[in-house]
Amino acid sequence: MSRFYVTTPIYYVNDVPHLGTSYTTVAADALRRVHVLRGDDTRMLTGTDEHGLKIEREAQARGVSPAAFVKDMSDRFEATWPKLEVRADDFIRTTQPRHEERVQELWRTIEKKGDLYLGSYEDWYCVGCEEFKTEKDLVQPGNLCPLHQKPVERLKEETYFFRLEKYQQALLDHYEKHPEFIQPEARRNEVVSFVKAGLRDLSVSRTSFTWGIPVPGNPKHVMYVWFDALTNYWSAVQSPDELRRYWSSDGVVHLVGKDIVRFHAVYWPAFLMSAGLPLPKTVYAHGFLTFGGQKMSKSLRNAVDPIGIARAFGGVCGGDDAGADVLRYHLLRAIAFGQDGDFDLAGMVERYNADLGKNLGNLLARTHGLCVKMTEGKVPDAPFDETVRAPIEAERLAALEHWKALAPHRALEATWAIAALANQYVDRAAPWAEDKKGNHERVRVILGTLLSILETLSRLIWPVLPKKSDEMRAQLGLAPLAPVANHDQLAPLPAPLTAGRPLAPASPLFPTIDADGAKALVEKLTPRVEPTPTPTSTPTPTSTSTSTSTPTSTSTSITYDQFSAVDLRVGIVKTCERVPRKDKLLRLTVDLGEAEPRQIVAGLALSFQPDDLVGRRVVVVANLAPRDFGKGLVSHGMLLATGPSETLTLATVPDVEAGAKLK
RNA sequence: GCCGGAGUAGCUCAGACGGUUAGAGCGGGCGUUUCAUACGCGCUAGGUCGGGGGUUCGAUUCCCUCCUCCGGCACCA
Repeated sequence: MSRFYVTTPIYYVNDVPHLGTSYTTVAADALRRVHVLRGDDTRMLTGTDEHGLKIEREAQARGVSPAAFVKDMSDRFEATWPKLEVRADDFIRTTQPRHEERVQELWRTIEKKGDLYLGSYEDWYCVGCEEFKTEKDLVQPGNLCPLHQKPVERLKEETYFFRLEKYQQALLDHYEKHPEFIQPEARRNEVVSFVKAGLRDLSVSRTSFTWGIPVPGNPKHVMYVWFDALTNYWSAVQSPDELRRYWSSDGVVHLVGKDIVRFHAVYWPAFLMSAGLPLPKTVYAHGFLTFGGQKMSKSLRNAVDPIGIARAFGGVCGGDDAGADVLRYHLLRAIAFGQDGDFDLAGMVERYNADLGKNLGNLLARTHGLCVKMTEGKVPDAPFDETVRAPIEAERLAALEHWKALAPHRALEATWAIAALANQYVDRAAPWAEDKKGNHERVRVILGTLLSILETLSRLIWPVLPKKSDEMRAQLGLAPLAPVANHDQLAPLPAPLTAGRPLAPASPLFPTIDADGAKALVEKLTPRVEPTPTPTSTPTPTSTSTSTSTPTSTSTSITYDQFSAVDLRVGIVKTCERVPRKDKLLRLTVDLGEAEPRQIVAGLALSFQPDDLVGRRVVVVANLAPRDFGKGLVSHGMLLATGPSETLTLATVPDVEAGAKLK
């Protein structure tokens, strides 16, 4: 028996469960089910990440305590997953004592090892990211965080550092020795080159807020969110017995989104190495979803409700549970795990009709009907037809291999190949014709064989479509599957069937959705999202709560004198061209009413074609110190603009002559 | 710009250590059976395997180069 411990990321409670998090969680659950059905010692963990400055402020903005706020949000996650037929073995919250104690234990262990030291850190800090940004990360003008498009704050604080640099070589060695540690390969390459480029020690504590786990022996500090959060995978494994069973490096699989690979594949293993603990076997990064071809913006994420989708499909095929099955199937079948993919509603209906309804559902229905007519609605007493064994076994084994390789889409493809083989078999064997000829023994063989294949299919689909598996088995006169330790229930054909056992009355597993129904369904589920204005002007709960000045920051007000020292002038762009080898940069010459136009280099190239800018009026910071971009390319000033670098809007003042001063 | 990944039938993708007519699923078209949820089965897609060059008896598969897309890094006074 092998062991298998699969985790999802713990989800940050600032967000709600959406299609993306559902995808990860459903995938984890499907993997869990495969292993548990094979009799493996299996465990799945999900949970919520609840600390950090952002949460502290969010709670404050809503006038509730952080604890109450996170409880409420965490409950929403915990309540969502069962509705998608996810049966995690454990749900961890980073505010639970069991977690806090173990994180502190890990901290002490690493400290004892000498890998933590006290230093100080001053830099720009983005509340949204919970992260210091170096100057070069910021979007100008305005010192904006590139992700959140909000001004960062200047923070200086005492902080503990983790000696990450020390583990650079050990990490590289580990990647080398264990190619399966980071998957897919493209992500692995990225991480390797990131680490090769050099690691710096990592700041792992904060003094600027209190909503976090206190550092042992120095309660002025709370732990940096990633030290806290990553440790959940280990802290959830509580007893010595569980630790021995699940934290054993050969069975631990972390499923993560591709955006957080680095934390899981660099920081986390370094912490574990320092603490002398086993490393996980695999960090698997899946891709991102688009929805109907659209990028999942925050508003779209909120508007697309996975439970709503499940419910809508449940409406046509037998309840919310069944709808969850359909959603699970589509997520895992339509999107190549590890690659970005598109979630398309019309495609989902198509797949539902084709794969689920026609290939599988109809196979069950026709077999069932034949049995009612020809074997008195009972499982016939007849041997398995050996002629079909080999191709089906090949697909069954392929499916198992693909599950093992973390490729659910391929596993399902192979599973459905079995249904296709069975459909071919009925057609060729034509039991209805044999029946007419009076070959009743042959009919019994054919139908017994089909029932056996269907029984096997009911097992193979269980990890993804648990409710439909139950329903299918009920129609076959079988009990729902229940995992048994050390007992492989995805075993070879023929499936064990009791001759003479009656089948239950049947109704279509997946009633066909006709064109009108499909249209209505798609219409109903397509979210009405306001056409996204410029991202900076979409106020979210977070941005409203954090955009104002804050007591902990050392920023933002300046004196009038300081302001008047800034020489803002209107300029007219005379020439504009791309800067070779710099994707974001444009080189412009701007008329400021001076003798000669000025040369200004600006990061506008993602938003503007050079020609678009010629002749435009712009606002220029005229007395900024010149900046050298190398090779004699010097910028004498800066253009004012707003927005993310892909969709900048230039500040302008209409109908004013070049050189006019702004105040 | 650097480093990865990818560009193959309408769509989603397989595949090829170089070699008979380049594959699957879905959709489309044609045919056919009647047990079944008008379902299944069979046939069908005339695709320059992104462009160009090279190596070779022979390349879509190897090498070079260019283009496009996606990521990571850099650049953003």
